[in-house]
Amino acid sequence: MRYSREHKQETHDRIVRKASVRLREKGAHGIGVADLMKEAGLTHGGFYAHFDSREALVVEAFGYAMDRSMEHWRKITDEVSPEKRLALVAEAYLSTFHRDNPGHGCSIPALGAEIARESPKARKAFAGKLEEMIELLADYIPDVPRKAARKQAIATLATMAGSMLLARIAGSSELSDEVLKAGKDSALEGAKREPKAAAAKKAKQN
Amino acid sequence: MRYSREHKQETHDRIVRKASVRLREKGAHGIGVADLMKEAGLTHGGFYAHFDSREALVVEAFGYAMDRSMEHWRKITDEVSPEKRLALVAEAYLSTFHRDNPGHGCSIPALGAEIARESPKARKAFAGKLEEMIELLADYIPDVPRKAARKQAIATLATMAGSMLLARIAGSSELSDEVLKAGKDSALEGAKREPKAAAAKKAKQN
DNA sequence: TGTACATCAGTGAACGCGCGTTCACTGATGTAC
DNA sequence: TGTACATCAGTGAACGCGCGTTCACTGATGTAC
Repeated sequence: MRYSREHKQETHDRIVRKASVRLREKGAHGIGVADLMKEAGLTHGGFYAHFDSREALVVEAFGYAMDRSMEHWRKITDEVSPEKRLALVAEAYLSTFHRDNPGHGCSIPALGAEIARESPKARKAFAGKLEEMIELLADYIPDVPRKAARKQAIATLATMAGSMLLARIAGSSELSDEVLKAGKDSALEGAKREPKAAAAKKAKQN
Repeated sequence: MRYSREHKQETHDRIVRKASVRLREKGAHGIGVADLMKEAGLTHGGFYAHFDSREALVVEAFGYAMDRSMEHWRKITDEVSPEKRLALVAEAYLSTFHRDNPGHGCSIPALGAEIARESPKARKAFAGKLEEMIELLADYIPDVPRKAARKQAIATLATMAGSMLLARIAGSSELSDEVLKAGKDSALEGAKREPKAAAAKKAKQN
């Protein structure tokens, strides 16, 4: 059964899309090739017509998930004023919805540790997506020199990813809610603090 | 070969100790029972004289590793003034040494995500250790109401764990160093900020 | 336009392999007499 | 103190199982004439 020109690409994308959800839910090693193919409505034998190896799919699925996160952030911040964007992302990130739906959430708390242990080639691909994400968050910190914006973006991302990790370890308990709240407030305070510090510095220079 | 009374406990502890290192290095599913026993100088057959299942060892090894982290923190903060303790822990945590030696470092960035996906029973054991760690860090935030101290402790732990996660994804690159620095400064600023805010609040009330 | 052939995405059986777990056995040492 | 027996931590072969990967095959559709 030979298919039309776009068919293979569509199938390929569907596998990546479904895999990116299940991998975030179950971990980078928590689900097998056969089950991933079943998710896409296929049998396991066809897998290698689309990917060189299981790891190649994991890399692609991770990249896809990171792209979806960034797209989501762009979408929710699209129509708000620049100085409110970072706070809005932090609010959305540190929600119970995100905690309880890792399959559709950020890959960093879900897959970061396993990813850091993959092959150097794979890890570099991951690091590239991380860099993109930092740059995007830095764009949400206006009126600050780029280097300081990057620094604040990194700190915010670290606080968000770390809080989500802790919240998921805590389950859906009182502690978990406490963690989300603490992380949110910390990220928001950090976001507020940086511009002020820069402004103070500027005032001093003039 | 029957052994003396303490021998079994010693062997048990040695397995846990060695496993806690290798599991942090390779991930909760990254090394098998046979290899873990070999680390302890034994063959795999004897494993079930010590543990009900592989998962039981993972739980014990995680708890052991968390205890070692806390012991380490107590040790390095033992002789410094209370208000410097949190900063000292953050400095040690966000070092390149810690980044490059996950086997002897904090379990949260190394195993947190996999742990959050284990059985509810196991996850609760992990959450208990997390709670202990938060309490310990809160002890390092003096002159602040307990609730605020806990909040700051959680935020600091989240920033530390998140930064370590990002730094390891980034490998040992320029980005990785930038992440460690940003995380360190953010954790230290957070530690400084909270007492001031509390002081301002107090002043207002009086 | 109609026909013969080539293509290749997808199927499902099979592969070797490593895993967690079980089990019959060993033999040094503790215990009972 | 010496002897016979019981214990049980540790051994290593074996178990069933699921994994990633390979492969011969299928058959609908694109392409060449």
